[in-house]
Amino acid sequence: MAKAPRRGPYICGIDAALDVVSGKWKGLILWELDAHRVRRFSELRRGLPGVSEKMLTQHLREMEEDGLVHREVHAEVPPRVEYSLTEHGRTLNQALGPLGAWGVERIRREGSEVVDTAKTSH
Amino acid sequence: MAKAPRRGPYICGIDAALDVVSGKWKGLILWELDAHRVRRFSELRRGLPGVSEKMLTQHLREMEEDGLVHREVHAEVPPRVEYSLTEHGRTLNQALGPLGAWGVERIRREGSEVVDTAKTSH
DNA sequence: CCGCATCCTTTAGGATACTG
DNA sequence: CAGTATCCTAAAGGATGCGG
Repeated sequence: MAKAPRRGPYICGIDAALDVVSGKWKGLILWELDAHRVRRFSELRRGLPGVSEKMLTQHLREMEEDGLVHREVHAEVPPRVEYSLTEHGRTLNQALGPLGAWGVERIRREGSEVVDTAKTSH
Repeated sequence: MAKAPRRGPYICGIDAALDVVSGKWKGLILWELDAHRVRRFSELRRGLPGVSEKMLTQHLREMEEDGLVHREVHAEVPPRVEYSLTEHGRTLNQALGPLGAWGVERIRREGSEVVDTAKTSH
């Protein structure tokens, strides 16, 4: 399988941080894992309406490689795989707090549509 | 000219904020304009080593449309165009602070290469 | 000086089918 | 259940040339 396009040399911290979070569902994955502490693959899938299996797997693999997510495989039948945040994943999520608040303000300002109104805190 | 792929309905604040910042040079543009208050097109170009004219123009137009950047054209010969941050642009930059700090830590952790070592504060 | 237009390559993301 | 593998489209980004 082709490797992730690889994280290049960075111009600044924002650059390095954005590289790790950009990806259509990564912010949500971070949020889901932060809220529930531990989540299985299928639970994450249900929590991210519209995500494809391929993208979910791909994002999780990249986030694991970036040291944000811990992946634990339980050798059972049927298989059970649990995902959780590492310490770096948690601190990243904290660092995203102000940005999320700014985004909420932006949505409010221009009355953009929001898909999932159940998640009001971010 | 084709319009920007348009900012869709958002899932959360992070989503809405990332939509506005993702773009290879937008973080840097924000930083440059915040540091210098006002910058001409050619000055920005020099401040972003490697950017193409096309991308710089495109990013600036999108950021203008997103209400982050103010564009002021002076009717002179040769022409002079000055860019600066709007209030929203400044608050966004503030919200990016913690993320930038996290990114700096990440770079330090894994000893990634950094292109421009002159800009140490972000 | 500050662009816009055009063409091209690369990457992200989605659809679908199959497997241990 | 938790994935792979393959194919495909679309969006981002880059190179180059022209113009007020």
